[in-house]
Amino acid sequence: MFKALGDPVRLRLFSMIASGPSGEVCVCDLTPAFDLSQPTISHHLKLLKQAGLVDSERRGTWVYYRARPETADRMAVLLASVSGDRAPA
Amino acid sequence: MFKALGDPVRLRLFSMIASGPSGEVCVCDLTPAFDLSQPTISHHLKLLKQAGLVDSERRGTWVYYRARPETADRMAVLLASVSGDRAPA
DNA sequence: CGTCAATATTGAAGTATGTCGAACCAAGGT
DNA sequence: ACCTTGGTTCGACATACTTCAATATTGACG
Repeated sequence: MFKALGDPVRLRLFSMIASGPSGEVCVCDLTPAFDLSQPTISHHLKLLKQAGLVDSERRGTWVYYRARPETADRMAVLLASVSGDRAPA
Repeated sequence: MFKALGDPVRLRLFSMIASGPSGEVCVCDLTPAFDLSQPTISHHLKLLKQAGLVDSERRGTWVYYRARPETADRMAVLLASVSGDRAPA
């Protein structure tokens, strides 16, 4: 999970997806936001998906990506245990 | 920050440091916990430090590493904004 | 001051990762 | 049926990363 967000492109992708107004974003909206080729974006999205951070759904010609809150939540809890208490158990 | 924790060795190092009983851990306790050479551990610790995740202090011959809660906290908040609300501001 | 123990730095090797172009599927429209 | 548009998969290459052995540094102790 951390590795998936370790790449700047993927972090930005995830951020864009997570903050999408309707909770999901079309690939066609993501691709032009980067100075990268479409295959590269697709590759990064695949890695985000494999990491369990996003889900994808095809609707007609377009593919929409949606963030999976549970996964981000697991990371947040993990980090909170560092900043919050000291050595849980 | 995410990149720094993206490597399994560094994630484990950070975990060990953050959960240290006295809040800090000696390098001499970290090195033997891995099947890696001492320079490699030293290198990973350096990266964690550059990422702002840990701080180091030399006391006599030994060097102690301590976790910086604020940094982990910043990540936790960031992730919580994904799992909790939708698009803060 | 010389030596030893604990870390850090340097340089080099192997491996993984990011990127692209080309080729390949899937849906829609004409 | 065909062509066009949106996305993914496949190789290939350049770069970055992890790792180690060797060497340098720092501090303690005789």
